[in-house]
Amino acid sequence: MRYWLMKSEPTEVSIDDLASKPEQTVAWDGVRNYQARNFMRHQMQVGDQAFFYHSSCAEPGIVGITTVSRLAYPDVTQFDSKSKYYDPKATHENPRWFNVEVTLVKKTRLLSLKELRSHPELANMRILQKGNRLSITPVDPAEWAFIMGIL
DNA sequence: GCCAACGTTGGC
DNA sequence: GCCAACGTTGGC
Repeated sequence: MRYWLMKSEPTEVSIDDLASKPEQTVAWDGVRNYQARNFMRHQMQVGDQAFFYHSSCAEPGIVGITTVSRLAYPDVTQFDSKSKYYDPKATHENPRWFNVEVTLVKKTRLLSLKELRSHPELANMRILQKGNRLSITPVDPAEWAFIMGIL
């Protein structure tokens, strides 16, 4: 089992949006970065756990825990010409983009980016590296355990 | 709104 | 296959 951190802009899907969805489950669609896609497509397994992270907002940070509840399958938004995630180069025979589904495990307190940065144990987290932009990153088991300990 | 970092695109 | 231009991310 692996651990992950998945960013979402709360104006798109917030932790409360997830909590209010049927089955508290959301398709992680709209990812248009190959590295992030490959994590979902090739590495994520049902049962993996992920921190839910609010980005591009007033208080960026971890706000919840989710679990992967469905393996990657072709992202339907790539075929929808009305979607902002539409990709004219994608076909049903050759889909470009994939997504998993995640289910809420629990909301947590806000563990802010500032607080994450304050812990030397977390200094190597991808999310804290300068210039990091990846919306899905693996989390080291030791880092996961440390964060669980302070949540 | 600014801007650094980084990914993608497309001409050559 | 190089690389300049451009677009996006995301914290501040």
